[in-house]
Order: sequence, then C-alpha cells, then structure tokens
Amino acid sequence: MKILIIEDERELAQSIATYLTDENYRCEMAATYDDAISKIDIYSYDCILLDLMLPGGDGLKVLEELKRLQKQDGVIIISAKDSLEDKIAGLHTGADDYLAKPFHLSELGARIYSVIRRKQFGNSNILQVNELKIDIPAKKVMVSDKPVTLTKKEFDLLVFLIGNKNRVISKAALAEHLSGDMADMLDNHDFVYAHIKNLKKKLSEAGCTDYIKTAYGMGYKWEQ
Amino acid sequence: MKILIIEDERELAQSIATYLTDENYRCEMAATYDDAISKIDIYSYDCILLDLMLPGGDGLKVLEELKRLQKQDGVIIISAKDSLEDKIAGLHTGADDYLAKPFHLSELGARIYSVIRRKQFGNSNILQVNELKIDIPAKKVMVSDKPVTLTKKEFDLLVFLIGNKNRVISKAALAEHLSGDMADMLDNHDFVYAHIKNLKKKLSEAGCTDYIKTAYGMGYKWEQ
DNA sequence: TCAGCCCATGAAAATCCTCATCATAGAAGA
DNA sequence: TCTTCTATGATGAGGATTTTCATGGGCTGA
Repeated sequence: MKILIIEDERELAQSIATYLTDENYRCEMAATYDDAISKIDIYSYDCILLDLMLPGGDGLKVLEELKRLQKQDGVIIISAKDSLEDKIAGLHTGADDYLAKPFHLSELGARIYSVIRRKQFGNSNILQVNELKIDIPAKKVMVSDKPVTLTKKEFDLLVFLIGNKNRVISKAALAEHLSGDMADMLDNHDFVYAHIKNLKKKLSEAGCTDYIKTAYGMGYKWEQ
Repeated sequence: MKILIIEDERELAQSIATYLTDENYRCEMAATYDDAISKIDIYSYDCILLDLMLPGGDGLKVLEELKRLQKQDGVIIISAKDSLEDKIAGLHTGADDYLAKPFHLSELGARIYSVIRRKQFGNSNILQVNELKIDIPAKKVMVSDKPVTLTKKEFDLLVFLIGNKNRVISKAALAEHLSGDMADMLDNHDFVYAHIKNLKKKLSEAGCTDYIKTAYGMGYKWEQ
C-alpha cells in the first residue's frame, strides 16, 4: 500500500510518514506543488494525503490534475483550519475525505484505512473497457464474459496500465511498480518485457488485442 | 531539495547538475577539497555527492569533517573505481551509499531519492547484530564476515523483523509486507511459514541462530 | 489428557526472472 | 530516398524463486 504525503511542514510530514510506515504502508513525500504534480503524474498511490496550503500552487489544483489524468487514487485533504469552504470545495473536486489539523495519527490511520477499503470494495472497483472487465477486489479478469486467468504480476501490470490509460509509462516505472522496490529502478528491467509479452499473449488469446502499445525507447501505453 | 556535488571533473559535475536541476533539485558544486570543506561548514544539504579522488585532500576527510560537525547530510560516494576498500571505508565513515563510475544519471537519481527518503524515515543503511551484518543498499548479508545468499523475500523478511526487533509481528503483517498487497491480509498466509523456515535455515547454517522466535498464535519476533 | 488450532516441514506446482538470440524501429549518413 | 548501423524490444527456454499443499508435530486451554 503506497501513500503520498503532500505536505510542506517537514516535521509533520515526517511524523506522519513514521507512523504510517509502522502501520506497514509505503510512504512517499512531496513538499511543494511542483513536486506533488510530478509524482502523481508518474506514480499511482492507494491514498494521497493533501495539504491545501502548498508553496508553489493551490492544493485544489492537485485534485484537478488527478481528475484530468483519470487517476483513481484516494485523496484525504488535511487542511490547516477547519474551513467549511475548503471542505466543500475539496470534496467537490474529488477528495474522498477531509481532516482538520491538528489531528491524531490514529485517526488519520483509520481514515486512510477506510478510504482504501471503500475504494477496494466499493462499486467503482470494476473496470470495464469494451469487452474487457476487471474486478479488482476479486482479482478476476473477463473478456467477453469469459474468464482469463492472469498471474499476480500480470494482473498488477494490467491494472496499472489501464489506470494510466493513454499515457506512456516508462519501463523503469513499471519495474518499480511490479517489484515494489525503488532499488529495482537501477538494475535491469528485462522482466518487464516478459510480463508485457505474457499479458499481451493471454489477452489476445482471449480476443482482446491492440490495447497495449509499445512506445519505442519510452515505455508502454494502454491505448483506448 | 539541495544537493552538493563535490567533483573535480568539470564536465561530469556539470552534466550531473543539469540532470538534477531537471529533476527539481537545487545544485551547488565544489571542485576542490578546500571548496568542499568551506561549503559544508556553512551550509546543509539534503544530499552530498562526493568524489573520493579530490585535488587538495582525501575525500574521506570530507566525511570526517561532516561527522565532526555533526551534520546530518546524506552522502553518496561516487568513486572512480569499484574498489571494495573504498566502499567499506566510505560506509564506515558515514556515507549512505556508493556508486561506481561510470554510472547512468537515472541510477544516480534513484540513489539520491532513496538516500533522502531513508534520511527522512530515520533508517540507516547497515544493520549490525553481533555476528550478523546487513548492507541494505547492496542487499548483502554476512555472518561472521562470510556472505550468506538470501532471496529477495528472505532479505525483506530479515530486514523487517530486525527493524521491529523485540516486537512481535503478526503473520498477517508479515504477509502484507512481503506481498506488498493489502488484499493479502485476508487470504491464507502459508507462504510466511515457508519463508520463515528458509530464512531460519540459511541463518542457522551460517551459524546465526536463536534470533527469530515464534510467538505462538501471535506471530514472530526478532529477539536480541 | 485431549481436542483443536497453530506451526514446521518437504515436495510439488506455479510463477517469476534471467539469459541468449533474434527482430525491428529509429537515427545517421550516403 | 535508401542503406546501414545501433539501441531497444520480442521471444523462448531454463533456472531460480515463490507459493501451495499435504502431512505431521507441538502448544494451549478446557
């Protein structure tokens, strides 16, 4: 489970990160608007903690960017004051929850858990792309109502590509997502080729072709 | 994020700076030993890139100076040769990571990211437990200075257990950590048994026993 | 003591990663 | 424009790792 903490007060961000790491989440941090935007452009998170008061730009624009990218990341706004306008604006722009500072870390933990759970078990967890249907909580894939059995990595790859549809994802980013390890950004990424190939093969055998495009020298893309 | 590049080859320093600036870091450069010392005396950096072969003084002395000043700056050594002695000396003197020339800029970027992140989370890079030594960036484990080869999951498990030493970790938490997937909190966790068993076996074959305790009905614990 | 759950273990199956080889896109130059 | 060259991607096979499964032993509470 990956969390992005968008927060410019370093001490707060760090104590949140420490707490969440203890709770077995993987955390990343962004301290500025630009940093936040570049991270959400590249990666996907299970939950994003968003401070609305950011140096370099309005936090609400981060929400708009998420929406524009059609990202499914859960978002919890953490705002300096319990401003009703902020709350309404935030929830309206696509946030999943709202938490006013100061808050207890355990409360934050509970909210995160609930956002992720809602995302996982809610109705929005079935992706449908023409003849392709993906039930994320159940980890099942159907093509024209016939089941296709994918391995865990293949399934992850598929969901990740679709979650970033029409955008090229670099091989390194795919490698990192699949291995869950930043260190693997460094080594060789041959295994990505293998998973792409196997996924393409299984999908096309089921009659679902031409979605995964190779962007030579850049990565792969789900095109729709 | 501020980076100090201590490197006398001007072209290399410049191309690193250009790359890192693109990645939204602020860069400063030092081309000589004296220049480096005066900069670290005055300023603090999120990460320092240190070439050990410097005109005017040994790069390791820069590390000693940092230590003397009790600075917390992260340090990545970029060494002309892939010399084991350099690595060991560097890491012992307080560097956070090392990188042998020539390297890809993206690799450097990943290491910087990881060093900064680790600093934020307060983790260190080499764990030592009596006869057991773990080099996290290199993913190497030694028992009484003899290498032990662990698989990725075994390594992850070991680091996670030690990172929570003297605390019982539930099987579900271990399962989630190893699989990187919250959904696996629900299913069966038999594979944890297998990894625990294999890790115990490899460690004890190397002469490192009795650290991993089973807490019946509750989980496992690294006891020290 | 005994029942019932929990863990340990070995082996087999499934999955994943690596490696060597081949194919192809894009770049560079004629 | 055509050819050649180089880096990148595709592919299949093999080995390594991970996960599952079945069986047996041990802990704990009644």
